[in-house]
Amino acid sequence: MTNIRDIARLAGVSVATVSRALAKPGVVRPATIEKVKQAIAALDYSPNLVASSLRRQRSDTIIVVVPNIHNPFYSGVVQGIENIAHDNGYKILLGETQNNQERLDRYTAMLTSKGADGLILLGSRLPTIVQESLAEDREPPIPLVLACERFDGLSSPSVEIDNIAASRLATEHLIDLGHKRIATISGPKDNPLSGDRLQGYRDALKTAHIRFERNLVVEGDFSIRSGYIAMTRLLARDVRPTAIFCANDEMAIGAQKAAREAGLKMPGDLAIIGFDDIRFAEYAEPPLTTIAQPTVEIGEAAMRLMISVLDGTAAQGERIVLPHELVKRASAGPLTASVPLSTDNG
Amino acid sequence: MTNIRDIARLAGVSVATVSRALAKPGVVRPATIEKVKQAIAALDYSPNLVASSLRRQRSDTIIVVVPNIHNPFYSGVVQGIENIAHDNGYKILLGETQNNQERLDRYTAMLTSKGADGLILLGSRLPTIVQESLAEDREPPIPLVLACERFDGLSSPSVEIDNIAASRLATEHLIDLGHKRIATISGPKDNPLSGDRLQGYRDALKTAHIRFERNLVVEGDFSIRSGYIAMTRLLARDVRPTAIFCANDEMAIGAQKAAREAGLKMPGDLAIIGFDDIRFAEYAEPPLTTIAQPTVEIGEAAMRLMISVLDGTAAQGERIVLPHELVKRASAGPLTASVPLSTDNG
DNA sequence: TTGAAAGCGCTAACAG
DNA sequence: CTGTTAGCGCTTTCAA
Repeated sequence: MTNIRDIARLAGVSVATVSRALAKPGVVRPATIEKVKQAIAALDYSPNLVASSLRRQRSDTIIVVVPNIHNPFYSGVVQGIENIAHDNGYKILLGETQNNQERLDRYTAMLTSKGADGLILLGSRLPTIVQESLAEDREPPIPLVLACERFDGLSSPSVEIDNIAASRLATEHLIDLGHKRIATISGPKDNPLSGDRLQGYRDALKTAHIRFERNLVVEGDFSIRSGYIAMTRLLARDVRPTAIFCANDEMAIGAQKAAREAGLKMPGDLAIIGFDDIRFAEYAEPPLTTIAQPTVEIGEAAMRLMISVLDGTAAQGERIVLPHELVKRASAGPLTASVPLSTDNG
Repeated sequence: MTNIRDIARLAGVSVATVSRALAKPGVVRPATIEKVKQAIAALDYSPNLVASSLRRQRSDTIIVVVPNIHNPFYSGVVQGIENIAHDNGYKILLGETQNNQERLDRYTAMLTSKGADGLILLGSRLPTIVQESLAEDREPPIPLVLACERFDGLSSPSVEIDNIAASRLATEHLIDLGHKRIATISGPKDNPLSGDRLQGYRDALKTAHIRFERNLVVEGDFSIRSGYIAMTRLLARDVRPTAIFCANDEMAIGAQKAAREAGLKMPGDLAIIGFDDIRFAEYAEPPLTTIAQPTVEIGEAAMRLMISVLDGTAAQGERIVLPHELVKRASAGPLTASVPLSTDNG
């Protein structure tokens, strides 16, 4: 390992000067910098960032935790985070939790052990350490930013869309198309996001004076498979729904498969609408109408927020809400049923 | 920041004892460990891993680099890597390159700067620093394991499937179903993996005495969209193919959409086969026949390989080949065309 | 503009 | 089984 002393010796300067030449070139004589550069090139030196972190007590590294790296929705958000991080000299490291608390805590531990300066959470549980601080009514002990997620009672800075309004918009779209019997495949009910999306659905029904029916709500877990299963159950109802609002695109894609297998034509017999606008949505059969979130912008805003948290310039509980958009494709259309609605009396 | 000295003081022992109590409990008297534990709990101490890394000259951290975190195929591999890493006291950190050399090099830099001990590359370019060492015929300067990828001339340990054999199997399946006019949507031609998959396709044709036709090969970039575009081009041929082997599932899903839009029935008019068995494959319309790779096992093997590299026990250029499997679903069936093959003369 | 030196928090000899 | 002590490689006063 060639280190800063080797460079200093070869360049004929002190280690302090080498350090300065690298970190604050403005304060070192150009000729000296040149000597240092040559020594670095000659010895193929690269600074030990671990030592630097220890000394400076910061790593310029941010941990980003996502539940599933394969969820197409998170890609854009991570992209946005990286954009801003890179422009500001931060490195970003990704952790995947699989909705597993232990894994989440393992990544969070990198903060308490100083391997990282901050944590950006994308839709996931809260780290145990944050939950505890919450229970004791203290501020989270680590710099934390929430993206696309919210936790009741936690006032960390966050960036998100208005999930209630977006779900209301989606459901209203179905109502506008003439549907009255509208079901929803929701997310897990312990998830605040799911709660918001269900709320938007209920709000839209209420405004349209359509009665909310408990048995038109089927809970999924955001996976394709759970959408398929939920749809199968909905189709077994005495009177099946004519439209479905799914709390994410993956469940919608699973639901579409179940509908196809049941011989239903979409959108004629059944309108389906998703949420997220993942890349597969456009290629679904039929192409999926959905709510698009500005993923890259969400990521960019989250990282900017993190920087201001680290600077100490973030406002307490700052909350950024970005706009959503209804993307109309073929999966949701007016009701023109070719198949009877009722299972038993045809 | 409470540190190891604070603990030592409160527990009434030396810092060395605290360190040992944490790292090698077997060598410390139980009663002493108990005192240390209490002090740690009382002061809410967590060890500074940066200091530990600096002192030990290892971080017990492995960087895993993937081209796109949203590619569903990588999820299982990362999962497998994490399984083994965790069992062996390693942390894993994910980097996404977007096929961008600069980003790849940025993650690789964490190795030269000692932030990580090793690098597992999932299908991507090679870091510049590795390319250089290759050009100068030296060993890569960093512990490196390749998963699901290969680079001509590089003898780093790797784990993969036999892509040539798997592609041959896929193509033979189409031939067995009676197809003679078989096209392929390949990956980018500068990608060795694409080359292997194209080779397997050609091998199968050759064995079956079917002439290879250049214009039945269309190059994609592994994205859904490129599959859609490639299929559109294939359907514009004077005589369209009756079967397509796609070098990955995403392109196959794009191709399916183009086929549906052209009014082709699958599998009657057109058989399609993919590669990877991503989670969406089963939900495609029609469900996609494809080659499944043992993703989790690939990841596990890769991490085991990394551990042996770090131990110095890995054999030079060790290469693990895991079995693949043909998953038959509805998208590939015998030819029973309802639509004329030829565009111009019906 | 540069150098000397202290020390970030931890671990691993070494000695007892 | 435990304590003393010397650094790991770097940055940052402080002084010149």
